[in-house]
Amino acid sequence: MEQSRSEQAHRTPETGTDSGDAALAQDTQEFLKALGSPTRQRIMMLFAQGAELSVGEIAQRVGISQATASQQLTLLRRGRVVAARREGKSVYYRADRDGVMTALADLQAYLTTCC
Amino acid sequence: MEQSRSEQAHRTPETGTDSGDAALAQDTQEFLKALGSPTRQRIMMLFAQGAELSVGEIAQRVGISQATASQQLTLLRRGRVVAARREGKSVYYRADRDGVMTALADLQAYLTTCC
DNA sequence: GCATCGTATTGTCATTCAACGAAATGACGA
DNA sequence: TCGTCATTTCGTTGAATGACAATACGATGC
Repeated sequence: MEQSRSEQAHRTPETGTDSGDAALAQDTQEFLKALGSPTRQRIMMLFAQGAELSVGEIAQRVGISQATASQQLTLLRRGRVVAARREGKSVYYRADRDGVMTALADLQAYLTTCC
Repeated sequence: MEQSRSEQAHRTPETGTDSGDAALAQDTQEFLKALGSPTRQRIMMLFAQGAELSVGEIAQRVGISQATASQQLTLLRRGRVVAARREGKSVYYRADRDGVMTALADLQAYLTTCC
């Protein structure tokens, strides 16, 4: 499930090699995209108070196919909004508090810059 | 330019008539969508330190057509990320500090709920 | 009124995205 | 090893999005 992929590109600071334009970090862009979809927002609401759910459970509760759920969860993972843990055959997803808080801080920094 | 439209639907609380699912407010969804686009992010960067620009200037600096700029600015306005002011024939856009800060607070509240 | 300039809207096209079913991968137990 | 179950990946389809040119709107000046 290439967890390493999201780990590898861990942190790109706002102030890159760019010509001082201070573009939004790639990670934060993914974060915005991740949350910018009604379906994914509905998924997120399942994770209230630290709940952990398998892909199948998520698919069922949200009312989408397992395949679609898996895809959307991949996007949420890319946005560092959820984290995954494998236990036996199942993969359990949960909210990634740290990732969310980091992304939120990045976003705030960006908005403070441009506003 | 239907400024009234964005004024009308002003504030939808997280806790709507929904069955306790606490969905993300419509306004905050628009906010996320507004910022979730590279082009619109590039536009936003033009408004650093309170700069005010006309549609034509924005189009030129970002390198898009005037029509596209107008469209994207409409989306940014919907997300309450920018505000517009008419002066003569020109419409000057600027960052909407208050709108941004409100949206950010809403987002944070949502994320605190679901995470 | 009429022409002009800047902006907004409309129509169209290409690209992207969300969703599905079907097939491939991975993990576990017999 | 083989079969089964959960997840992921693949291929496709319809809807949404981003871009443009062309046109319409609105304000100003003659």
